[in-house]
Amino acid sequence: MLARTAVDTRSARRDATRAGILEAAWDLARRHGLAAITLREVAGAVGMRAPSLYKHFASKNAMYDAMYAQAVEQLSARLSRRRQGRDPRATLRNRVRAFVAFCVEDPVRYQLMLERPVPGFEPTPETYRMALAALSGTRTDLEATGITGARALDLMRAITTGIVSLQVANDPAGTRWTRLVDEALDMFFAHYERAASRRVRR
Amino acid sequence: MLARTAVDTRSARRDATRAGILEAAWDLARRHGLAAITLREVAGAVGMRAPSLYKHFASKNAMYDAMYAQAVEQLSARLSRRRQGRDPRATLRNRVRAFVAFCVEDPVRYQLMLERPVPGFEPTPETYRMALAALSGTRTDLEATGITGARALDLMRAITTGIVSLQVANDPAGTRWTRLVDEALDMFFAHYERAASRRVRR
DNA sequence: GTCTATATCCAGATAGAC
DNA sequence: GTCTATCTGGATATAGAC
Repeated sequence: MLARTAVDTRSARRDATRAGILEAAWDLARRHGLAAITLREVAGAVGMRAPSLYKHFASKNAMYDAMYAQAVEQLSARLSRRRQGRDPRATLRNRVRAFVAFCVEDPVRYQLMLERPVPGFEPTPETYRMALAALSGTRTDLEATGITGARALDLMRAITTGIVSLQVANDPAGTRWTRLVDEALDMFFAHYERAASRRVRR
Repeated sequence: MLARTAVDTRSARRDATRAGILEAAWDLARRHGLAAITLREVAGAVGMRAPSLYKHFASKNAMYDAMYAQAVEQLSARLSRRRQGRDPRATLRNRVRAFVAFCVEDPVRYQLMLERPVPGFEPTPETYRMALAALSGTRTDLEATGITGARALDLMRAITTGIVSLQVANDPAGTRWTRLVDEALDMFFAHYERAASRRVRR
């Protein structure tokens, strides 16, 4: 029992160190850009030297991959916590709002997860699969509104992506584009209502 | 007269060298990414050594700025050549189609102009002003359709940007998102028709 | 598991001969 | 206006002492 406790303590310490390193990496990435962080800086920020990081991450890219996994996990948690609305449209609205808010509140995290901001880095297949799984619920929520088909999903993704990327790029501290989310969804729903009523009339 | 001709020839040669350097830089950027090009590679591609480039560009960033200026000039030329349609909506449609096609046909050029793909590089204020001017015609074309206001323009930009960025990132050789342009514009126009008819009814 | 020292590599930029 | 040689700096990563 005593031995078991000692082991747990050691491994908890290790995990804490690892978490501290990642936190420092995120902090530097937010200040200087994802591609600009160096192992020296990251190590310095947690009171270590660069070579010591190799006891915690096999390489710099392994560190990026761990950051990527954190981002995916946070997104996944956020989206699964999204409120059910009083009808399927409201539920979808909540999901889109949650996604947009998540992206905008930490642009660097958004970039790491959904753009390719670090030359030479790609997430490992497992972490990438986690990301796809986190996003797959959107299709379900969309289909629950009665809107089906790949085109509709692609169009909705385009609207969402456009809002997020313009917001992050041109007005990171404001709401110039994010405040358009509800209007954009109204527009989107109305478009498919018209399509449906055209089909009925025929 | 003879002296004048000699000078012209020399300066034409210089311009040709400069153009060749930029062409090589674009080529390498398309193959390895904008941020990954090095002066040694660029020089090698035109049969020179790296230091010689400094006779043509004051720095690496100056070279990026020249590339940026070329991209803006090409976009400007393309958009000013866009067809007038039979009505303002058709004209706007043509502009959006032209813009999307321009972005997709050379993703690297699009990235340099509208994203921030090179850490540490920003266009000089003059070149950036050129870019804004090239894009300003969109507002005019939109207002000609009777749709006014900053929100409408922002929403249209979001749709366009979303289509382009998803297309470039996820299906660079295909048309998965670009083929949605017309449907997206139908949706957009219908949205503002409804808004207008609501106003009339009141 | 942290350190110092170092290997290895490659970048942008400059000096000065021709 | 091109070259060779070099400066200066910084990166990831490894070796081995403690």
